Amino acid sequence: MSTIGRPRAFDEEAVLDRAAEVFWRHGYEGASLSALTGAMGINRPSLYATFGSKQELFARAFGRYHDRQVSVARAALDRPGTREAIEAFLRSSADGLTAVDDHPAGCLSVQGGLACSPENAHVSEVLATGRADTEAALADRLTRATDLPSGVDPRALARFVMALSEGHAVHAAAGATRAELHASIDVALRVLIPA
Amino acid sequence: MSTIGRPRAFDEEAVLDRAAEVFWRHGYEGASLSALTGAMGINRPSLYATFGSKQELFARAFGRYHDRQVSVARAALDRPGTREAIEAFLRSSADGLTAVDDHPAGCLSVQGGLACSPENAHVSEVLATGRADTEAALADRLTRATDLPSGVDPRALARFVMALSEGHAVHAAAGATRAELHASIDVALRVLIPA
DNA sequence: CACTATTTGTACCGAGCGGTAGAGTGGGGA
DNA sequence: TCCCCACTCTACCGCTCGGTACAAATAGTG
Repeated sequence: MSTIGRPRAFDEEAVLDRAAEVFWRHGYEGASLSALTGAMGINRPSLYATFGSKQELFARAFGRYHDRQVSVARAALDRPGTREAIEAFLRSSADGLTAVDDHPAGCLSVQGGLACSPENAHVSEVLATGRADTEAALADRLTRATDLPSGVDPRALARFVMALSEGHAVHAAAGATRAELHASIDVALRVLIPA
Repeated sequence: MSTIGRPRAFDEEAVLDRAAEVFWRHGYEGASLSALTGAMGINRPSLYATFGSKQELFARAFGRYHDRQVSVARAALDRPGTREAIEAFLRSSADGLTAVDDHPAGCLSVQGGLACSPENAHVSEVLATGRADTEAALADRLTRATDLPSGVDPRALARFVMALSEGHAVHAAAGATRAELHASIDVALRVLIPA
């Protein structure tokens, strides 16, 4: 693993996070290469030599984003009580949706590109796979639960929780505040699976 | 209102619906003028003479889509019981999210362009305003309700219902079936505002 | 010190974008 | 009948897109 030749002047994972932020803010098709290279602090040939193409860059950047999101979800779902696990999942997700100084509002998995031109359809699929992945983790947790009210289909419950969270992502993209999202969660929890 | 000169060879509202379908399927930025004119069956100069610009075309097409959506929502919200009104709202929305032969899956208000390049930011705003409009109608209905459980904030409940519906739109865009969406609604209703 | 391997920077490519000019077309009005 | 005028159509505009060729720069290796 010796480093022969001129060394790279940037950190690969750091620039991926910068790229993710641009995709997050403008969507895949709205993120131009100029905007990307500008934010990443590198120029096009470096980008292409390292990542191959815009789509591959997106896949890598989204991969990092998604891994972080899944690990947050897993931490929430590790709670012993199912109701508490769902609440933690929803609240930690909502917190991640609020814009802070170092990332935009909303969720890259949703606003990255729900609908794309035909030649970028793969991007929508990557995002959908990521969301399905998170929902599967949730469904897995709920399927193993022993404290669900009888008659509740754990897969349907997972879909419900995931849909609510994705809806919050849509709201957050439009500027909803953290307090507003948590109030919506309050409503859901107040009556959902009463403890 | 005399018609002097060569008459138009297309119906303005009909081609707006065709345009809406393209925006719906590919998003604002993914919908090229070639795809639009192809689907609308007219050519560029006709499009520009009639609608002015791509953004104005989008605004007009979305306006029609949104009016229909609001009228469906209003019909649901006219039910006397609040729980029934919410259920009808969610179920009729879900039905509109399922792809049928004459329109794509999902919701134009969501997949039209949650995130856009800076020069198209107006599109995201138009969509967000449309969604906020629907939520306001819902909140209005709930604020007037006399049969809500005590302590439930009607605005938060409206946001919750709207978020769930938008989450279903995200699921539908990824191919969720009508049955899956309705199962999620079953979960929500089973425990929400018990009658 | 060359020599080699790799990255960087500039400057560019063809293609497709949104948008338009201008000639041709066809139906109402006098 | 013949003009008028809005509409249609082909062909094109400048621009930006995603992507790349090529030379200068910078490190390890002998």
